[in-house]
Amino acid sequence: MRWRDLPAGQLRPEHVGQRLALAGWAARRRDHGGLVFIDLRDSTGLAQLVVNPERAPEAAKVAHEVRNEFVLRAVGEVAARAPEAVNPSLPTGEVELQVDELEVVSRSEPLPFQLDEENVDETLRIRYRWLDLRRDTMQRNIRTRAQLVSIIRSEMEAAGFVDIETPIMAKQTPEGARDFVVPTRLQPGKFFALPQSPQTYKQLLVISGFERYYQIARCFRDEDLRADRLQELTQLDVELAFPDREELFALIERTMQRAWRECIGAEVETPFQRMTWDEAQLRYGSDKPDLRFGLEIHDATEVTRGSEFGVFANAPVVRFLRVPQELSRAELDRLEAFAKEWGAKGLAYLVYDEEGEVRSPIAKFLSEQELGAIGAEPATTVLFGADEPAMVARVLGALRLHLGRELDLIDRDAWRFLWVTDFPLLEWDEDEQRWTAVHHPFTRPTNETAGLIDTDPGAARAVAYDLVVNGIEIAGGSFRIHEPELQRKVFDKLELTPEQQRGKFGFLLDALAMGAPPHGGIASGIDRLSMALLDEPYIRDTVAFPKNQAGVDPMTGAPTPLPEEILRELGIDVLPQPE
RNA sequence: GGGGGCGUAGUUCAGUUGGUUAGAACGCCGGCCUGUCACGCCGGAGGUCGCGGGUUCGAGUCCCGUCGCUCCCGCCA
Repeated sequence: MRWRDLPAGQLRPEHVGQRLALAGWAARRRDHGGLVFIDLRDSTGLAQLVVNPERAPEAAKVAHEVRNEFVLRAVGEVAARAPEAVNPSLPTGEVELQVDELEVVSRSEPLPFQLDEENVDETLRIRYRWLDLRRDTMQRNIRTRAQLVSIIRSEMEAAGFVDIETPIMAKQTPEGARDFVVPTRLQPGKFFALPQSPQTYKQLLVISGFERYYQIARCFRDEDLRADRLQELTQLDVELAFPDREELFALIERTMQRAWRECIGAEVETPFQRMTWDEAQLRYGSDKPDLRFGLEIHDATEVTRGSEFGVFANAPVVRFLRVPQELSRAELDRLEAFAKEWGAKGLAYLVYDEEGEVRSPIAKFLSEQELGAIGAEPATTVLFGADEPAMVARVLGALRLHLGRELDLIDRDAWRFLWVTDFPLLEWDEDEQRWTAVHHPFTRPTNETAGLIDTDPGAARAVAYDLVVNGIEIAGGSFRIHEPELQRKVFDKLELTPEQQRGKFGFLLDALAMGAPPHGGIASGIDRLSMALLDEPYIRDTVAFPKNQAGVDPMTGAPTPLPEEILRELGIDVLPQPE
């Protein structure tokens, strides 16, 4: 007899009258009136076994020992249920297996948590991940993720992209996130770094003549985790020679459209909406706006220029949100505290009641002209940000998202894709007192603004773009610099000395100097893309074996200390750890 | 590095202004039940209330410290 004649969940009415074997996990056992009913589960569904002692006394004896999560194999005849016994709302359907032989293939201890329990402590779930993964939602997540990757591969290959692997043991990244490092016995005292992305390798591959490269690559960043952030992530990595932005966007749009259709049955329209980074900052206070609700930011800088309210008169910009509700004093206090957490000095407001009467500590300072320009309607609240543009965008952007959720303004059924384009090339780092790359140091400035790198670095724009869906960044990329001189100029601006440039990126500068075609690409985090696709709030639930928020694996206990002799062989001395 | 929340049975949770022997549901163990499917009924086992200290006649409850988990800020080119 074969191990499995039919998966448990595949039992169908057309099997009635057949004698066959089912295999799966016992999901539930119920004893009733001398009969034993067992729900047998596999990844495709549930089947019901009925064991009758009169028909199969040996099987009945076995059945009485069965508990949840035993692995069973049952042989018997498939019978239709009596019509009056069929309840269409029940999971086990219209047919059942009348068991003749029952075999316990594998026994189960009582489980540390129940599979149908919601909100189980995540440490427990990860520690016993093999159980957690049996749950329907996790099966769905992991299987949908696999389907997503399969669609991505098929679209990439249809478009002529070649899958090429790049090293996991690589060179330390000079900028960006902290690296995970790997020591090596053959070179004591020296370390590889795990790649934060295959960025330089993919550029080299295109320069090598693989004009269309892609990879589903593992990337590593030794930074703090979040609900939507992993240290070890998987990304679709794409690069091509002589890139055409329209073609690249269309490729990604096609792939997303297919993924949404085939994975979750959602139709999304292409081409996706586009918006420049500047516009996104101005209207939504974010570089990844959630367009499922309005609540846009408006500007009042000009009209408040000569305001009697000093905060407005002196602020570099004044912008505001029009909240479609008359907020209470207590709510406003909470919002002010929220705004301060995000860096605001305060939160000026105007509250208009049902009659349109204004209630506000600052209203008396504002002229008719100012109030008119703000243009509030009855039963609304206007919240102001007055500060440097970046701070105003940050605070009002955060408030917008916060209020969108609190006031339930978000259209939960919508999928709002958006390309954000024309990112700044450089930004000023206050802590380090120098310019840093917004995307990465190889990003190409736009032809129109390349000249500004010297004169007004903050105004230079990059040929860089992000794809956002419902406020989640799911892809990002850029065109790269293919001229050694321009690359050196950007490195100079980032205050890398010529020696550092040679030491860190000599190979790239050399490659650029030996006939590099124009090139560019995009990368998309598969984990976060899965999260968006599945509407799953926790990125760890899109990964089979994740680590917890402290970067620890509760299942294996990793990371662990190394024995002294191994450290010695590697030439590593570990500092005493604080208790 | 900083802030918020949580920590009570195997699991999910309740536990009042500090007051007898800390409860429920599910799970687990035993028994009953002739068609059950969140089965039902009867019985049972199961607790260092995260840990340490303090206040008090008395602490799951109040205070201090600490550990763990989680969410957020910083950080994440």
